[in-house]
Amino acid sequence: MLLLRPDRWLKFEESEVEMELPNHAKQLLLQLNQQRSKGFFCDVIIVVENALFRAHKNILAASSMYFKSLVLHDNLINLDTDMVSATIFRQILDFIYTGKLLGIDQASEQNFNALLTAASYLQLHDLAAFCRKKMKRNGKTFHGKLIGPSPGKLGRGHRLSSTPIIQTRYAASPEELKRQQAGELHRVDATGDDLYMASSIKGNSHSHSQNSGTSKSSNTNGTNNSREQEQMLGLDLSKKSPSVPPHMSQEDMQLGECNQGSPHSASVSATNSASFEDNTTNPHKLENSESTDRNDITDNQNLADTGQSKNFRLSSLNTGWIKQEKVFNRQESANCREESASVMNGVIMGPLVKSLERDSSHHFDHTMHCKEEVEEENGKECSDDSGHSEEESGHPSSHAYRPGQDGFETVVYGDNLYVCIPCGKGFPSSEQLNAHVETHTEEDLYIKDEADSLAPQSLPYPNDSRPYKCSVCEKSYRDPSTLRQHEKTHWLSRPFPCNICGKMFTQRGTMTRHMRSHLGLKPFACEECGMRFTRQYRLTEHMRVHSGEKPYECQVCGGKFTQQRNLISHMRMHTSPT
DNA sequence: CTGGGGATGGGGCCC
DNA sequence: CGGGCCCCATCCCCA
Repeated sequence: MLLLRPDRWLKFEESEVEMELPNHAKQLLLQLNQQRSKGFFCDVIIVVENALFRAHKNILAASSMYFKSLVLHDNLINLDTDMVSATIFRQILDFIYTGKLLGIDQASEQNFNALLTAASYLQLHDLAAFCRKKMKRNGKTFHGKLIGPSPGKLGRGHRLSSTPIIQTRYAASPEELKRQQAGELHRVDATGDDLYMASSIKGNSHSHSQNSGTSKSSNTNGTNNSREQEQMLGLDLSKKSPSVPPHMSQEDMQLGECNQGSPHSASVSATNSASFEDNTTNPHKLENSESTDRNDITDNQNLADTGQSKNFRLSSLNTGWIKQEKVFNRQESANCREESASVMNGVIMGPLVKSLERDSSHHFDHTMHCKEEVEEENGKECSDDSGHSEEESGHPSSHAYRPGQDGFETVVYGDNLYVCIPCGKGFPSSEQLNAHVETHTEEDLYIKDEADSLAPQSLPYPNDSRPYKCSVCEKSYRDPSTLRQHEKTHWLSRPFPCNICGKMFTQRGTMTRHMRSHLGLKPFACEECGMRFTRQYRLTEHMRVHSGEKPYECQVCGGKFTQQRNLISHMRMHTSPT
């Protein structure tokens, strides 16, 4: 619905009479709030505790300088849960969009305390003032934290890049953790529940979820919806754009960071004040133009929606695992312990594959494609929930583990399907295995630390530039921590799971990077074309497209390339007979 | 249709 | 923990 129809504009111009639509601001806000509730045009996700809220950057930026600085580059914002809870933030977001405080317990001192804390933190000065006033009127005192965003929280991001750092504080409940460890996370929720976002809280449907359709990655399309998704993002996924954008100076950024107590900009003030004063209810509903919106949303889903899609589906985890198995099958160079890791992974993840196959194959062609390939390669189908992973990895016995030539012994699982790779112990449940693995890891790390502390004296080759040699393979390293990092790739399975898709990683950094791709976080922007990348290095590579620089030259034919990897791929053409 | 090159995405790994 | 680089894979374009 158009709030201002063209014919009305015409009338205004013809008559040259100044007119003001009395309900214009209210209607606009109503429309925006309705769009928010449906997820339309939402371009930012705010993570608070275990809840995700979708919103519009413009609205947030107009509401507070703090939000303005946060949404500048990032599509995913994590708020400090010390300062604001999910419940409070829901009220605050409603307030921002409606100018009304809904569902607030007027008599609750705690509620106002929390609201005031959050409002101060988020630099919603009008709301903070209102809370203070209300508390004063009730004769209450403030017991919360009356500070803005702590410099420590913002400092790093600002210092390095002028982009606010994103705080992530995911604390899964013990039950959730238990379930996560037990692998229940990976079950596909066929009910289609959406993420716990503001809109879904309000009972609106997101069933019209749109995938970007442009991404090659199934990860970014795939989204799950199980409740367990609420506890994803256990890390700070934020990244920094390489430079301050032209429209935002360092001073601007500093302002966003430092003006906690200072008067904010006119626009912010106006928005807050206007909406706050205009708090009369408007019972009538706006006409719903869903069909239009649905069309629009396809074109208007922006970066946030490509990766931070409405429904995070877990199914891509299957892709990851299957892919890993596939890689394993293909790569002869994979060493024995990597193989064992695959076996273990397969055991744990096994039931999931079936579940996914049953529940969500239509969502993920790529997933199933990979699975089919694996099954084809293995020449047999999974027969049960426990044994197929061994089959996938080529082991003949469903419960036997036969790693290979590097000293590992055969382990018979028996009823203990969940096997610790480092020590070979079997456990009847994933919880027990996980509990064991954690202890095991710590123990081993402790031993390693001790060994490291002794290492310099006991090194056989003290003058070697890479004195720290891997006990499993021939690799050596300059420092013990790198060796330890490397050795983990041998004896540990992948301890860092992606909480979105379940894929496991050897290094936390890799997992964090991976999660960025899920969420569409591309902090590195090309100033020439605006294209964004998940990694700085990619941007550097990309910039050569604009500069025309081709630093990589083929020594055979003299061909020049912008990227080293393309030179390498080119060299294969020279070396391979095909 | 095919092969080569350009460009990009993702994971592993070392520093 | 981030940066950087390597590798593999893929898509797209073009000759």
